[in-house]
Amino acid sequence: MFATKGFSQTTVRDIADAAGILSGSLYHHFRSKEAMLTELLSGFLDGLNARFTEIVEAGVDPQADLDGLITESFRTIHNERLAVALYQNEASFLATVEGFEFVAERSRDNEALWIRVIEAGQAAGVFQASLDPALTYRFIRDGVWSTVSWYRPGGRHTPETLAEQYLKLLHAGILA
Amino acid sequence: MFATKGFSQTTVRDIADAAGILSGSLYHHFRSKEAMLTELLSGFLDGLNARFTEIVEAGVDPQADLDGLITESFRTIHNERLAVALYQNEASFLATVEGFEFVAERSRDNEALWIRVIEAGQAAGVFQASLDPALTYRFIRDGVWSTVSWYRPGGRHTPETLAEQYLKLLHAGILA
Amino acid sequence: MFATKGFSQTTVRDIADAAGILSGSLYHHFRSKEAMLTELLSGFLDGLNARFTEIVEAGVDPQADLDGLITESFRTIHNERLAVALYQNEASFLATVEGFEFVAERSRDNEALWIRVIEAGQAAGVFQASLDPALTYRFIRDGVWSTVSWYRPGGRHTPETLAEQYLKLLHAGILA
Amino acid sequence: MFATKGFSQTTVRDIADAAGILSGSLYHHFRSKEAMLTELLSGFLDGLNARFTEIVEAGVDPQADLDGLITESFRTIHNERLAVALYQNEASFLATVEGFEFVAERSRDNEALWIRVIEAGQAAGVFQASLDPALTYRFIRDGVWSTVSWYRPGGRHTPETLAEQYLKLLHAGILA
DNA sequence: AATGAATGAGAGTTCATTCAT
DNA sequence: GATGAATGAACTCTCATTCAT
Repeated sequence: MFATKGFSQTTVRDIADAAGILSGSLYHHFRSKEAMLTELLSGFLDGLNARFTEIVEAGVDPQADLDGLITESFRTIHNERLAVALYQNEASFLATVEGFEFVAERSRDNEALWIRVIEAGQAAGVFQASLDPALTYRFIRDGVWSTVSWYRPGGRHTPETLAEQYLKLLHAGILA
Repeated sequence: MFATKGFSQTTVRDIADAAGILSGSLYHHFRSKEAMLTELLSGFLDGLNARFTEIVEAGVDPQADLDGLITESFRTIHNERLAVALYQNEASFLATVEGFEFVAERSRDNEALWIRVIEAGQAAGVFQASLDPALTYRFIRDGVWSTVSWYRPGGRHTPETLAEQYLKLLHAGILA
Repeated sequence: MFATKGFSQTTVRDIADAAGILSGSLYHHFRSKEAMLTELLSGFLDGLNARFTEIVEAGVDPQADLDGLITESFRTIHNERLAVALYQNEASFLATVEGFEFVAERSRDNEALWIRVIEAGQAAGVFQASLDPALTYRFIRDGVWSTVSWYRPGGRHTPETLAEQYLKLLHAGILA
Repeated sequence: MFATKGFSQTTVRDIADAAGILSGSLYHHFRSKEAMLTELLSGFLDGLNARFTEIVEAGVDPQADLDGLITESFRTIHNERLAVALYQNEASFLATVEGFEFVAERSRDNEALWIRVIEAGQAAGVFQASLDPALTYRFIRDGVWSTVSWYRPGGRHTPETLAEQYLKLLHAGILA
């Protein structure tokens, strides 16, 4: 519900109704509405960071690593669509909220990891040296992760077709 | 304020305080909080669509058109940053809200316009034929417009450097 | 906890936490929160009335009786400080609560007992006849029992020094 | 209502009902329930301190000053009975509450003022030198101010008869 | 004797909106 | 064009209490 309607548009009563209990009863399980958000986000971010780290640590060459990160991103959009949407929608709002520092921290970790891969590729001569690594990371990140706003499982695309199309565009560019 | 804090996180009192009047007095100028949003968004979308249409109508060849649309997008992010951020943040929420159908309509118009340009490029043999036009449009759109979430005027980048870097990546791809 | 934080400011959970069990488990030992209060207060009031009665029944002359009642009051403040504080804080609130009629009854018993001593002293010519007995009782009672709000065992005073100072003031007055 | 039922036992809805408006409307006049308490208490304490200070500054001799302070206290109990009761009931609870430091401060000011008068009387030889001034102050204060818990205007006593009886007891003591 | 999940009522507070002045 | 008082609904959260286990 947080992903669909937004955190602050979702009421505790909405959640309790969906759970089939009274709103007060939720407080037996969570200390606050924010605590529910924390549990959702930290679980998601922990898993994502672990998978990203594993890809890079087991990596062979920068291009395979970057392709792996991108493919894993599309898979995550498929497997944890609502968590991704939640993160996309609320991350900027949470940046300033006390108790949610871990969100910005995890984002910074991710950014550093991706940029290292891009720089390694440039150093190895496999990625164009004239591209700004930080900028390139952001263009890729946004192009990939924004997919969550329109992707629907069971629709025209699968994580694999998305990754294939995106990588084709990214690798060789749009020009014939 | 809608762009910065979000529409529903911004109270009518916040706006009135910033305007130096009392909240009730705002209703002399706007029929509702939503009417303020409508005015902001429709002005922004009208201007944007007009500029996009002009680019394509005055267009020479598909590549120049696409580059023009992208460059104009970065300029708009610079010139109307808050309106763009507002649109990015609230568009999906507004899709279902009565009275805001015009937002989705304008978005569809834009999408059709961009996709026509891409398809024209493929037909002319200048864009890769194996790319899905709709998918390519979304990857580009998201990569470009998400810039608004981190771009700050006066920072390391200008609309021109952003466009130059993005077009370099888009034209030739990341591979050396 | 009732004495320190007040009855209605103390939650059943507070009490259960302090007891190292869960709040629901308290209801195995007490039928309600009020039942805990009853147990505390009735035990305290029973003991106090018994000691007061004993003093007066074993009494020799009115002055010794009054001094004895006052000294016993200071001792009770020392020995059962929290119970006294609880009684002082909650008595007026409880006056109207169903099931707590015993509190007002015990207070009335006490009042009658003290006033009898004062009137006996006036009849015997040992206490000033021009003093209103009921009023004098209340002035004494409040001066003595309010001590509980600031008295701390182990501090500058003992029940004995308090009684000595108070009796000096009461016996001869403030004027030199 | 705060005086009668206690601050935390009084609900915002109780107050609004008594005022003939809805509970939310109260927040147009007060920022919070605590703000109502602040307004009541600070007004009361400011006035009381001003009157006490005036009595001592205009004073001739210590006995007249002390009598004046006591008489003024009984008058205040008569004139501002509910404010006095509120202060008596809530002062100790408020001692620890953020934003209510002014209550403890005013109390300390009062205490210092009364004790100075008592010490001046002892120095002048008009008050018994063997009495502990701080202790004597507290016995008097509690005897006098606790009156509020049972005094009812229009009843058997007036502020003047109360003061007369109390001063008779205080001046010469209970012994004949 | 204790757990832990749930209840249901009610708490303080927020806020878009209305409207007589 | 603005005020300021009020509305009414909804919000998050608290808490004494119940009860099957």
